[in-house]
Amino acid sequence: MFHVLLIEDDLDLAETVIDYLSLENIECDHASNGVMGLQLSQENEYDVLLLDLNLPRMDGLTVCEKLRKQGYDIPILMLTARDQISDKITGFNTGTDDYLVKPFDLDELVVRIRALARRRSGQVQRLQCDDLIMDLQTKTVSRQGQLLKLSPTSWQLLEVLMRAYPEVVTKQKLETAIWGDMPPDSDSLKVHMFHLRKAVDAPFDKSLIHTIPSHGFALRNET
Amino acid sequence: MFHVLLIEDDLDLAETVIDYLSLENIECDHASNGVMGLQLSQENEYDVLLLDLNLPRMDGLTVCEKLRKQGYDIPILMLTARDQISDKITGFNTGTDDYLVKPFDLDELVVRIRALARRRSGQVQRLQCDDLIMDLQTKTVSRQGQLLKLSPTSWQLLEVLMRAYPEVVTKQKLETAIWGDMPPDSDSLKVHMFHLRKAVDAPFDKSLIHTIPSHGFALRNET
DNA sequence: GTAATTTTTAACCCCGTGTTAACTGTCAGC
DNA sequence: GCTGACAGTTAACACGGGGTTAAAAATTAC
Repeated sequence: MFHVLLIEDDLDLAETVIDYLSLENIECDHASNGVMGLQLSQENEYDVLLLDLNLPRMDGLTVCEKLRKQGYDIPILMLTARDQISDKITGFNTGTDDYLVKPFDLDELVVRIRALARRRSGQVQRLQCDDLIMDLQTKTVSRQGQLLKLSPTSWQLLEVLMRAYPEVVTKQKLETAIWGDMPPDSDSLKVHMFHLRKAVDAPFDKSLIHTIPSHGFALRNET
Repeated sequence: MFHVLLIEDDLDLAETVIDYLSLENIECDHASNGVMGLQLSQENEYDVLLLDLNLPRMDGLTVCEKLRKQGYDIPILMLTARDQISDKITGFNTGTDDYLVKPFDLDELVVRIRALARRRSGQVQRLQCDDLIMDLQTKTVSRQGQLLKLSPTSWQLLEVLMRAYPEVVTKQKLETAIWGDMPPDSDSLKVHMFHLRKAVDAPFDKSLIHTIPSHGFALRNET
């Protein structure tokens, strides 16, 4: 019924949790480090994220922060050790929705998962770059408060660009983002970029979409 | 900044909480019994309700239940004594959103209040979008006070849309909501959407149901 | 069992969108 | 200045998603 992701490096604990949750009819994927966890949570649609604080390769708070910055609003349940109470507060500011102190009661875990799964995270799912705002929940894009009309592909392109902001996105990445592993014969990407620019940049003074020759494209607010 | 209501008969505890919350810039009204608490919470717009379980005149669970039945979806934080763990589960089923075991840490209380205030409760009995109102108790939908006649499937569709409001719902989600994992051969979803529109939008000036191309459908009151 | 309602299927149309390809412009290097 | 690579621009066309309609099938009500 529910589908959650547990990011936890203590394998014993992880197995216990997974077994118990399966009894409660909750499917539970597992990642044992922060980087893997981040990747999995981006690729799949989970109802809730169970996130350990101390993790190899990338700690829990960073995972949380990255996800929020990229516009994901999965409810996140933090698992903290008892001596990290001060971290709790930080967690809530970073975008965590709830927490449990280890060692926790498994029944309690289930109750909290159910409660979180019922509602969206309180974190607004919005990507922003200067005066350009993309609301992923209502699927609306606006610049200077004014709604923009985007075709589906233009939307996809912009979403990738905004998630990556302020980094450069290669043309390859954009192509695979739209067409997967079957890109069209001719490079229609540039046509789409043109349409996107006409919608996003043309009506305004400043251009946000910049081409980085022989690398790709990037959103920038300066220059 | 925040405005909460504490319903608690232990006056010492109440005062401690109120004082502490004021330091955290949280305004806290107080009622010392269930009946008063219910009345206050109906009259004012609180961000969160802090609700003791054992109360004179009307116990906490009943207060919670009554509120939900009347369509109030204030987030409710239950305060339970340690020996009432079993009540926790009941609480979540009755419409509670979170709980704390007495004696609780005041910092923890603040954190949870902030977390709850960010989101609506998942327990609404009445869904509303502009002048469109769905009463889950009496199973009736009305717009501009006038009853609408919906077929079972149309009802299901509308319910999903209203629960998600103002977010976009993908066609996939709508399909699984109706047919589970066995969607019909042809896409009869659009026919149902057509019927739903005829019932909900056609008789009125403004359209509430909008299609977001290649994403899905959404309820909107603007434009 | 029949009538009424609801759901499914199928066929149709239309407009928005994506694709393609040809053209223009710009810059680098010879 | 010529040429070739690359990015931007434009228009023609085909496709398909979504809206609409009607009729068959299934379900429910009487």
